[in-house]
Amino acid sequence: MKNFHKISGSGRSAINTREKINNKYHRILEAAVKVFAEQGFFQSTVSQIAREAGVADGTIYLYFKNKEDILVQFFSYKARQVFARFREEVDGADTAVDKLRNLIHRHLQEFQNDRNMAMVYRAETHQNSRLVEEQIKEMSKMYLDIVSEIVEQGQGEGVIRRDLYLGLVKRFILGAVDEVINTWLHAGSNYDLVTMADPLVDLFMRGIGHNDARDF
Amino acid sequence: MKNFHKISGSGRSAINTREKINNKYHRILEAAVKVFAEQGFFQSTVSQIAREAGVADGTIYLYFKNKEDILVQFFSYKARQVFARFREEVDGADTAVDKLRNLIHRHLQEFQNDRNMAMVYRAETHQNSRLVEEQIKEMSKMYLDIVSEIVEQGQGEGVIRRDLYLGLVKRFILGAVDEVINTWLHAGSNYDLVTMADPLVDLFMRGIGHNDARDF
Amino acid sequence: MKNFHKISGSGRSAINTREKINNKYHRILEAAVKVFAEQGFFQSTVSQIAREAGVADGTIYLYFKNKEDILVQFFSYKARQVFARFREEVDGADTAVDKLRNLIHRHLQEFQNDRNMAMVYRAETHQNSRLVEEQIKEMSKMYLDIVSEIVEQGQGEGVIRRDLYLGLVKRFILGAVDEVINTWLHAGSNYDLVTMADPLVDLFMRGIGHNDARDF
Amino acid sequence: MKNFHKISGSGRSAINTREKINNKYHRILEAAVKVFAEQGFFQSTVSQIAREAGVADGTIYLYFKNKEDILVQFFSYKARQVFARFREEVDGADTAVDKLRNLIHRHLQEFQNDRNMAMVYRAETHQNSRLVEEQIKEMSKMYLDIVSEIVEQGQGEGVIRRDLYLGLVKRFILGAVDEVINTWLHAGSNYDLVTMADPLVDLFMRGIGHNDARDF
DNA sequence: AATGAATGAGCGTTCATTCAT
DNA sequence: GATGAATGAACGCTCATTCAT
Repeated sequence: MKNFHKISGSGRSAINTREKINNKYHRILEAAVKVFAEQGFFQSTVSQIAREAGVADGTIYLYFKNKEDILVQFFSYKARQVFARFREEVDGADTAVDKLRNLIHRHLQEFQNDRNMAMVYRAETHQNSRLVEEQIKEMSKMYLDIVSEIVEQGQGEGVIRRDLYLGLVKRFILGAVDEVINTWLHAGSNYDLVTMADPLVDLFMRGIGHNDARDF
Repeated sequence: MKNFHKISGSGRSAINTREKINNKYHRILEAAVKVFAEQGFFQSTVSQIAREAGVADGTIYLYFKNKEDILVQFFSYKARQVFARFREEVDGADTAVDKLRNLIHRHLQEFQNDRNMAMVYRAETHQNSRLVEEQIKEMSKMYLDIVSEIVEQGQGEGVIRRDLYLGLVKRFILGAVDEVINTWLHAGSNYDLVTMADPLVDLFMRGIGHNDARDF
Repeated sequence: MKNFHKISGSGRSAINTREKINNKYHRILEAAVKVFAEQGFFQSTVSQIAREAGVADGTIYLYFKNKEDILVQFFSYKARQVFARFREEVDGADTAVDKLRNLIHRHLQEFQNDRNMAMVYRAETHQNSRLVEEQIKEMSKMYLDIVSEIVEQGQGEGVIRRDLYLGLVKRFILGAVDEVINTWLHAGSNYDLVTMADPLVDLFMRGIGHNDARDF
Repeated sequence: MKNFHKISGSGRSAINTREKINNKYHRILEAAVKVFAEQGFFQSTVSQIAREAGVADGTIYLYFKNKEDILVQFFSYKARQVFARFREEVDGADTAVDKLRNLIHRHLQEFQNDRNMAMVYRAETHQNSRLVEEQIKEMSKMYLDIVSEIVEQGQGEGVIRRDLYLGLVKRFILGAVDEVINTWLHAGSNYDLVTMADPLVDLFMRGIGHNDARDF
């Protein structure tokens, strides 16, 4: 398998070649993600992907081992990239609350920017028989670890309660964000998802209860 | 398609017949849900379901119009039943907080009791091309409406903040619960899910922030 | 995999069922052998076999695991049967020469009776990458062992030379017979193959040299 | 199709060009025969041949019309060459028996020297649907004619019986030699094939029967 | 001449569905 | 009602061949 993402050579023709290859590789990947987003992995056919990408069926197999490999590549390359950016975003803030806000903001932003990715990601993470078990576990862990760090930092800063079960808090946050995205996807993605970031952080921090009535 | 749940006749033999039929109907339904839970809808074959149910392949088609119809029946009968119980549970409490606690408790309880249902429900609600669009919308609405009612009651009682975007709060709660279940499913379901109910309600009400530091 | 050759049941309907199954199994097998004989294994398509057998493509897979399995079944059932008969034939004679004559006679007879089998057998035993390595080895050994026995008996009887390399003699005989069949197959099978038996035995026993000039 | 074996031009560069071309032509041919020998014609891919020859897939089509043409060229060039040498060998002896001995010796020698050729030859001559019908017929005839000549000469010399069916004798000899080669190929070619020549000739001339007991 | 990416026809195989028994 | 053998449409994938570079 060729690594299409290495930067190799510097002459004009080398660049052209690499770009052309990248183009086709990415064209197929994007086409596949679009088709998967619309119909789900199992109901998508290789022919549909080829048609969407504007290539012949056989061409798919020059870039991908098989149909499943497209999904694998998507997760190990595209989606992973997105998740990597989350960390940058978090590192660009100082306080725990700012970090959390940045994380969620960026999360919503990225998923809004690439709706197809969002749909495929959502479907695949909730599949019963996961085709990309490993990658998803990894990405999920990456996300949850970031949240853990933030929470722990916040506890050090004194802005986050210490009487929390961290394992639950992580899911509490990820789940809420995912569901907000899920709703947006199902609503037809016709509103600005990112505006949900601040209200969400507010809910995470303060909950829905009244200040004065803290004895549930 | 016959409706096997109408009560028809009243003589002994009629009852026997109906029960035998129901037996087979339910056996197939349970078998299907088990198979779907293990492999996902598209990777499950009708033969596998038949084998699991102990009937011939053709028998499936006496009770279900086609493979997809099994899923439809599952949602319109089995899962719907579960969701109907949520309301009872909520109605059995007085205060908003008790209602919320009951709801979540029951939610976790039901999904813990029927892991296969939980898996199929989860997968289907996150599928890109939903085979059971309508039912899921309906059930989702049912759930979200209950939460809305609770929140509004809580606001009336003065225990829940009034400065909330209700649409977001509903997703915030549903999403967190779903993710907790999701985690449980993936962890192999080897711990008691229901114990998560109280900590979850606590998080919903108070958030993760410190009382004293309410200025994020 | 069902064993279609067990004798099971004795009621009329049981026999009918078994026969019908046998019919279809054998119809496919015969059709396949015919198609393989005409075009070779790799150039034959499953669709052609199905058409020749008068069944749907999918029906093939009710009786055979895959295309290759048809060949395997052919060898492990049909061809093996033929070779088993060789032994009976040999056992039905007393002297070594009679045994050899019977063997070759029967060999030519069987292959003449089933030209398709003859062609598939010939092609498969000379394939570079054998799909049925084991069976062929077994059948070949069976044949060569019979020849060995005959030769050894003949040596005991004093009618066969003792200064022979047995390993070579076996091939010498098998090869000559095979080539005679090969010629017959290529000539269009338009003459009586069996008449070659006696002249062949004569050649095996006396060679082509003159009695008087035994000093080559 | 160009004939690469014509001598064209006489300048230095023309020779170089021709040799380079010949080089590549032969490299591909040898590579193909090797691959065919290992996997059989239909299971070999053009890509495998190209890789084995160290050229690009497309290059094959500069020297051969298509995949089948490689086989045709192999027979019309390579194998034919071998068979042509048989005649020389036979012409180099005087008596019929010497001629036969030389023929068989050379036959075994050539096939031992080029095992790949031996395998492809064997497979192709026993294929049901012959891709190289004509060439094989021709080569086979060439061989059988030589044998015929030898036998007839031997009859003239009085060392070979006159009461023989020549058509059968030719197959008798060719078949035995082929089978000896066949055995050697399957045994892994780990012994000296040529040592079989003399024992074979002995068997052809004297048969396996006892001198004294010539009344079978 | 040489390359190898691209093509698309063609094949083996699966499986939802039907229907004769 | 119950069966399961039979069907054939549909799909993933391969690979001989072409052609722009």
